Amino acid sequence: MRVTIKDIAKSANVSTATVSKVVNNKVDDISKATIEKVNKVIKEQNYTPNSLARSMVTKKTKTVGLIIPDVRNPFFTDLVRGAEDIAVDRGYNLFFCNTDDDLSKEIRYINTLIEKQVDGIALAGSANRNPDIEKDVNISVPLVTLDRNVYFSKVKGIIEINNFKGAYEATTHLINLGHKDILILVGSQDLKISRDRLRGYKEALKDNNIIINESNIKIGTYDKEFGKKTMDELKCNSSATAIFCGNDLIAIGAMKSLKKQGLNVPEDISIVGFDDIYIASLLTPALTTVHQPSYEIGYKAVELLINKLENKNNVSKSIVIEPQLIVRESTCKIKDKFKI
Amino acid sequence: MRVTIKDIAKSANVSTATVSKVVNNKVDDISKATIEKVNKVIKEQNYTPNSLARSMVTKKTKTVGLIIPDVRNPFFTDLVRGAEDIAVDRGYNLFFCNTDDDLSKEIRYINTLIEKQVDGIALAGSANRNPDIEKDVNISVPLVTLDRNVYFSKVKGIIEINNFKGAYEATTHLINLGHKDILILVGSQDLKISRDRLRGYKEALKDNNIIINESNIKIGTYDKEFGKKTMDELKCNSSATAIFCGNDLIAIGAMKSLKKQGLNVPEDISIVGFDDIYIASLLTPALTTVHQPSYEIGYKAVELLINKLENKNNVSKSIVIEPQLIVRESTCKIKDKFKI
DNA sequence: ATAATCAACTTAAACGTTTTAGTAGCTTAT
DNA sequence: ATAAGCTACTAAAACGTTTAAGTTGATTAT
Repeated sequence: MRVTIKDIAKSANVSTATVSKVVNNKVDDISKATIEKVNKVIKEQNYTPNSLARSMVTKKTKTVGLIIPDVRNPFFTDLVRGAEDIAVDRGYNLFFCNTDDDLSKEIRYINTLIEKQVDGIALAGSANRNPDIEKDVNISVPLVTLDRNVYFSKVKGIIEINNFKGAYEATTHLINLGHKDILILVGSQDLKISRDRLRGYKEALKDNNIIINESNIKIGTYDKEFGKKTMDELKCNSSATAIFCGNDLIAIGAMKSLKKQGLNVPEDISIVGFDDIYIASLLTPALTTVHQPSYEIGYKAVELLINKLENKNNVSKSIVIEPQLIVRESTCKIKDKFKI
Repeated sequence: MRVTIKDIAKSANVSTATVSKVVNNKVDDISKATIEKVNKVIKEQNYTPNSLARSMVTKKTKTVGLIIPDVRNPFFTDLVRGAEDIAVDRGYNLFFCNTDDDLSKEIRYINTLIEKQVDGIALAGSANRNPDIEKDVNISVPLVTLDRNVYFSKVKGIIEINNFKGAYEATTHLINLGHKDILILVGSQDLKISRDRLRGYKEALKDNNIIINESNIKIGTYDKEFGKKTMDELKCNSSATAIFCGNDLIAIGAMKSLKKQGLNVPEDISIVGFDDIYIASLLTPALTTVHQPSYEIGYKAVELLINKLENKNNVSKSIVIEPQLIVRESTCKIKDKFKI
């Protein structure tokens, strides 16, 4: 049997109320002698409070859920660290959930979190959304979304980066290097980030009077498998001289395929990624990419959530973070023979 | 106000006991009509059980804690996925904690987990252990360790890989390629994995009649910074023709430094890593390394833990997994000019 | 006709806390 | 001498479940 507050009360010859006050440092009311006596017994008997029982009465668990689609993507693990750091800082714990980009898993997790009475949820949604199903999910706690949008009705805050701008700058960078025939490999259009990145790409082309070639647009998943598979299939069937990838993992997959095909990056084909995960700078060639402050995104999202929970005034509803193009070695001027 | 079992009971004109039985499918006792009636009200009012209250009486939370030292290391994120998969499969949830290799954070997490009444803990300890402090930590739930050892007294099970063998084979591979002057960059000797890897290295040298050069042994941390810093400092001061790295991140850092120094891997210097994280095969050159089944390690550890919790008989106390050397491009025969 | 069995419930205690309102006994003010 | 005001406590309800034990009314057995 675990030792409870009653055991302590009995041993110390006080009431449970007194013990509770000592444990929670609400001791205006308690004499020094009693505090010491109680603390001594607590130590002797190795008492640890049962936070379930506490939460039952306080109606707070000091716990928030964090749901992300892919732990294996360094973008999200950095985000997790940011989220964790601010949570601990503010006296909260994180219930961490990984959905593997599966909406049904996401919904199952949300329900579990709510049953476990988390105070709030920070959610980076899985890739394939379904408004019909999502509308049915009853979210009874404050929710902030980060990175990825959802259709749940109870959203209290949104952290996102300016994906349009990131994609526009990445594409413009390629255009400035002389590229006109540019592939884009981007994720599910259920996601606003994907739509924004595609829009940025299109807008950049348009602003430079380049006609958009619909067959240059490839929609898939945000993993290296998509990048590899797409480039494997394309082979000689594309005249593209550059690729804009929806994230770095896609870029890594594409590079792997190109290498196997004997094509050199960037001499034969330029590649830009998105995210700037730490591997990006370690690759050969080092990847040109759009930097996102992933740690900060996680940090700010959970900070916003906790502020909402604690009713801090002046809490903004939405935060937009600006991305930044990092030029490395995977992009270069188009070769003469390709010039039109 | 959240809707509770009492609300449902009242609306359905039954007792809370009946509702509870319906919710938990213990319906031998309940008529079909009642079941339907109750379920209808539950749906109408969007009732979700409060698992805190449930856990109060059942004394089970169906939750286990998983503590790892470094989310950014793909080895551990894969491990997390394995742990998560089996946990969900068995009807458990994972409380995920990242210690950033900080023992005090680890201990804080353990205490929080216990306060939150997790049923058990799976722990990959942080790198720097301290028996004096650890002995004082009162762990009142079953604990299994994975990958890394700890001094806590309550350990119920251990999952580890045969680190000695992995290191022995990696070193032997280098020796077979003609290398005699081999650096080792390995983690804190507080960890059994580090001691075993160093032992494997030494034993391999000994078995091949190569004298151990103590200045070739570098002890540090399991991250790329250690690899980079060590090789930066060493520069021309080492005659080594090969490096055995305690893990892949160290190897990545070392490769980065060598590249900056203008040294080619493997022509000028061969490198072997440990873990076989997914980046290993993406690097140029692709990294020769010792494969660990990280997903499986996480999976087996949590499986063992849950089996302990549920008192399955025939539960083994300890599982040892065999590693496997994967030869890629970062190692090659020693150049003639180096031959002694 | 009565006892025994059974189906379908209900009652109420228990889990381990927190917290509001109350109280006992002292000290001080008038 | 009494009221008022402190100080340092305690009593007990409440949080939302589960579950062992009990109850009721109908059916069956003797």
